[in-house]
Amino acid sequence: MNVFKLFKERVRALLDQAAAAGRLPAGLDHGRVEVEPPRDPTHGDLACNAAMVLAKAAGQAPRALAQLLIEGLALDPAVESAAIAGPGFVNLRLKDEFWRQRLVDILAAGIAYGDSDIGAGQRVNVEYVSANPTGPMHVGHARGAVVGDVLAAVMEKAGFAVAREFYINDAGAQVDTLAESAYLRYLEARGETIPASAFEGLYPGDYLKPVGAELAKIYGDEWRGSGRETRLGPMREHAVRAMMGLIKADLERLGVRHAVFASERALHQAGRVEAVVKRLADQDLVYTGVLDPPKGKPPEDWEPRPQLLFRASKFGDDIDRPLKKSDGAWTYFAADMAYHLDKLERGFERMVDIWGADHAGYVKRMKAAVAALSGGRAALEIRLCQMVNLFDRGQPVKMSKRSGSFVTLADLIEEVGRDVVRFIMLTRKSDAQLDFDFAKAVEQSKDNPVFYVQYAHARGRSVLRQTGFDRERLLRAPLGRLTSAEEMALIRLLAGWPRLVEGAALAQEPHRVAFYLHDVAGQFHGLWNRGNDDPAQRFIVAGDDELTLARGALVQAMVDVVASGLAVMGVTPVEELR
RNA sequence: GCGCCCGUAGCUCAGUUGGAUAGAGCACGGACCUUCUAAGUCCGGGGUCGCAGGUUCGAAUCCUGCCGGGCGCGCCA
Repeated sequence: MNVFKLFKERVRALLDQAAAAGRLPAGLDHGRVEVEPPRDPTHGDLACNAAMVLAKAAGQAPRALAQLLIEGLALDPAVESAAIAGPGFVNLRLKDEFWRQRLVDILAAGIAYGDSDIGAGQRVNVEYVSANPTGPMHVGHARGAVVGDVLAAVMEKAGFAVAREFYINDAGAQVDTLAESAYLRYLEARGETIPASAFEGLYPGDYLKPVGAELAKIYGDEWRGSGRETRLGPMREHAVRAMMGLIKADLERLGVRHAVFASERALHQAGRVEAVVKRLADQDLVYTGVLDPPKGKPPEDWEPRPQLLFRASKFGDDIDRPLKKSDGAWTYFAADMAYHLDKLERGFERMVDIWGADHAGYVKRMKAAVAALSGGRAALEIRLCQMVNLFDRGQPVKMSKRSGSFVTLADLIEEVGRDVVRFIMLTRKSDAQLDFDFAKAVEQSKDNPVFYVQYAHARGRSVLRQTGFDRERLLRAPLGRLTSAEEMALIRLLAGWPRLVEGAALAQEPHRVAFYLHDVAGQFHGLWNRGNDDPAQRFIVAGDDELTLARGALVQAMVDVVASGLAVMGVTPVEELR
């Protein structure tokens, strides 16, 4: 149960009653009415802005309207007190008993606590990772993978029907370069000596050596001395399949699973790119024209050239965008339009793409394309992930793609573990740069958020193991024994989990889950520390089984909420710390 | 030159889609402590939310213009 939503409904019901009784004009728009936790907890548990938002339309002073509301709210059995404050806030304090009952909700639901139906089963397509199949995944890919995966999970928890997709960029010049690189490794496997200089402009990484060996095993000398055009197809096919194998293994290591892997090449082969361009042409959204040169940049090799363009500027983009390259091949953009049309045709009217920040320049044109292709019905959201900067004990880790010395995702997971990688990737909002320090990420200290949250879970589990309470018994705990301000604060925080899930899903901000769990852990550790000073405040109180049982219920609820949040993040909750 | 993102305490960052007196951790200053699971704990100082206008009951949040940083800018994906 989302407590805040519950009271928003109650406020709306009161407004409707008042309207029916003639005390308010009929048909007031309740759209901006909100019930939120007040920033300052001394103001109460809930704050409602209805009186201020509706004052003008209702033709009444905010405080008069607020008075009307608190008269009704005061009759609510869950309400301890209702008061007008400031410019017309309605502040509610709920009875402790009401809050304690939320522990029963949590214990009954367990890890499913926080599940919501706010998504109403709406189908959402989340496309993420979508790395070029030219090598193993590196650290930069990991952030998009985790952000996409956890966004998908939190939206599922909020009641959306989520499809997780990976778009394979297996067409274009880069996979041709891959094919030629694999060919050299093939020659090498047949005994030829290939100088390092031969890899100029190609992919020099060792990871293609097994592909060369495999090709040699299958084909023997068949392709030696062949022309580029004849060998390109088979080389490419093998190399791409092998690279997708590497990428899928990396995703598996990271615990990321996509339901659909969509191939760009398959779209080309099925004529889907021509089809999408024709569809736009039929709407008079395609023409042949000449773009202005980019301003401010010395246009050395720039020459005016007529090309096939999409009228992106009609849909909010700055300029129209090319669909064909000078060699007559379709641009990446044209194929990506075909892909997004494919998603639309599969019934997705809500789509999210997770991209690296270096693709920011493509956001407007892709949104323009979706607007054009869907007639404005479908929504495409694009979340950009900023760079990850690697550090080791505060020193930057140098990465160079050219020398092949970049840190792979597999290396990173080997070093710190999957759970740490996933958690740390969510310790910043995705559009801010993230510093990832190897050493700090595995440190057992308060400064390490992964440890801090896991430690709260482990401490909670330790208490529960010692007491041996099972869930049935905890559900019948005498919760009235929970009375301290700190215990009540933890309960309120835990009861905020459903609201957090909904907010993170709607705002598409998975990092909020990590920050929330950090707050819960902090509140719990604070409670624990009080027990260090005062044995009467420990969770296990010798000689008072009822109190121990009640506190056990609180601990179990904390454990459930943390486990629920970690499940969304794809991080394993630990029973104990080594 | 244009577009996008960012600018919040000395540092690293949150800020619940516009709420009340802007928060946390680190660092700093002071006091305490030796453990039900092992990160020590508690208290304190610290701010023109880049700058200037605007919108309204109310702005860190929305709009406009500047300043500063990052990324991108036809024939890469």
